[in-house]
Amino acid sequence: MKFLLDILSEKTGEAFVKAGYDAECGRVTVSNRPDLCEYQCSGALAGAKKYHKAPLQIAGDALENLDRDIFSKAEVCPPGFINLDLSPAFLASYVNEMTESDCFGYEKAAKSEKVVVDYGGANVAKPLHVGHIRSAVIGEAVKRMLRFDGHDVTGDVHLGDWGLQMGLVIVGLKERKPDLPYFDPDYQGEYPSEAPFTISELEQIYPEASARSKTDEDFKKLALEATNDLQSGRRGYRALWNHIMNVSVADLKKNYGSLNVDFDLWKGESDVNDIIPVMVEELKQGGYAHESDGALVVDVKEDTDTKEIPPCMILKSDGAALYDTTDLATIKDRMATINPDSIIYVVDKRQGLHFEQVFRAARKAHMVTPETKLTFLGFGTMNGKDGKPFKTRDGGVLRLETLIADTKEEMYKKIREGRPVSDEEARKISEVVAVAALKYGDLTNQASKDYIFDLDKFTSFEGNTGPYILYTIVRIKSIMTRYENEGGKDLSGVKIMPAVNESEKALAMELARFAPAVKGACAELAPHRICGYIYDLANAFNSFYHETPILSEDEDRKASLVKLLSLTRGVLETCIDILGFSAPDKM
RNA sequence: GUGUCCGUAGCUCAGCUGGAUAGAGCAACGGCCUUCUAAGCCGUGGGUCGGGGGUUCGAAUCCCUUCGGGCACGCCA
Repeated sequence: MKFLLDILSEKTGEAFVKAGYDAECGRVTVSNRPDLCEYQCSGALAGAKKYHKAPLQIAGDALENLDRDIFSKAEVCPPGFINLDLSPAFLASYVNEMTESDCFGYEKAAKSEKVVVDYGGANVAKPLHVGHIRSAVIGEAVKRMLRFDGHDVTGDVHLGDWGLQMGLVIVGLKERKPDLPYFDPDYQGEYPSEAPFTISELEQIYPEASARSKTDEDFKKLALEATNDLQSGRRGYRALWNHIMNVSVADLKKNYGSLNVDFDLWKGESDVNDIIPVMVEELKQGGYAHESDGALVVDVKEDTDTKEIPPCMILKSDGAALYDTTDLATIKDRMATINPDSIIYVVDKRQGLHFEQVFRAARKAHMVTPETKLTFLGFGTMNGKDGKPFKTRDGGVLRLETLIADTKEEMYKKIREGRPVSDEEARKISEVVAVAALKYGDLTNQASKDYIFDLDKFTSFEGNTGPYILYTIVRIKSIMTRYENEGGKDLSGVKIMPAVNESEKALAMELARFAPAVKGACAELAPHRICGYIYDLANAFNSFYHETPILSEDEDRKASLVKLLSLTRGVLETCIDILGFSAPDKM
């Protein structure tokens, strides 16, 4: 389906053309003066200079030529606006078409692209903390948005599973359980299939070992050695690494799962270990990489730069790889295995320069095609009420698991206070609502900006919050259930009738904004635009709801209104699904 | 120092491919439940859009400048 605004713009554009002006003058937007009109066209003002005529005159000329069949009002307003109201019948036909179309009339992208979304950024053997929430939540929304737009999207968690942290865990474990066969270089037998540790042990071992490595040089040396042994294939360490991966990934899946976040690929840095030597050789052979201060680097400066861009470092002076290397090798790997048209990195915005370097190096070395899009979608920090990065009361790093649990607890409390529900039901509802509260609270902010996390605000049922959106959906569900229980007629053949009052019309107008809102969000990779849209839609519904006793209307109108509700519900549920959360049946 | 992002109501944020009187929410105050979930709706008060210049018929929006803040700037990731 065409966007409603495009249909209107075409109509007015034709009028401008008939009057001898450019069709572009006919562009219609939603009115910013709802007291005056529903839609406006300010093209006559823009055209005044070009045509050396008074805007009022131009607008008048256009108006004389306007086909008014879809407008209930069209008038010129000084200094040269054309104010438009839509005919309720036309608007009704538009929303009816939405109900009959796939995806409510949303047209998928003309060309379906292969897209990789790199998000999550979890490290193996380390628990997820608040710093991981934005990547997970925004990345998941971006993935779903682009899928909805018709693209072939792969979400990759890109684990940090190959660095010094792994050596630290190995050495740490050896201290605790030195007799395990993994540490015996002469051991020839099969290793146990059970991991010799639990996730909680793992989560103790890593921070202990990490802290110790900072003060104990010998210990750090052992860890570096272990890392090296692991990477060069020592049998026992590889077996141990597999255990660490299995235990850790299972736990990560659980935690991401509780946020309704899931990945198609659980690849990581380790997966490119083997192609790094090849890549380094190619970079040298191709003349892209050269030595600088003992390190191997690729220059990525460009003449147009207004700032100094340091080179992309491929190998440290001790010969070891670093994060430029693995990210570059990952691009190579993705081109070989997936061959995407586009790779989107949902990463902390502080890594912007790093990715700029990597992207430039990849292009320079022809590791991607000139058409391959490499996009850095940097997000800001989640701060506490003091405006500083979110910390626990005693200044520590807050685990994501704890944050989620706290949010559920707060949600549970509010649900118990608000309604007489059983303990069990309140628990169940709070699970669902808490995820929405957390995710909507994050997504409603522009990704690139820092935002302040306020548990009380996010879990509130009032204002622009997840719970408010869910409450709106639940209200609609409740009416629809009642309609069915009262023997309301089947909706499949029912048409939405033209709106009879302002709030009903306003709701239909908001529904018509669905496609452009989602399309705009996709184009800008901006989930917050979908949040903004559903908040407007929820408001429009609640106003309408307030003044329309839906189930008390006569049979035909009742059916028509319930059909309108059904569309509203469908659009809201589709949008929250794109954002990555869902609504309960009751709350 | 260089680069980059940000500065909009008491607070948290929209709006930024230029359009009419700059919008929400929270907080404050005042209304509305014998009828579909009042976790709602309606209303009131609250702004030199950091400051200054410029472009334009028109600037929160574009350009320049200045102040304030965040962040990043070669061997951690």
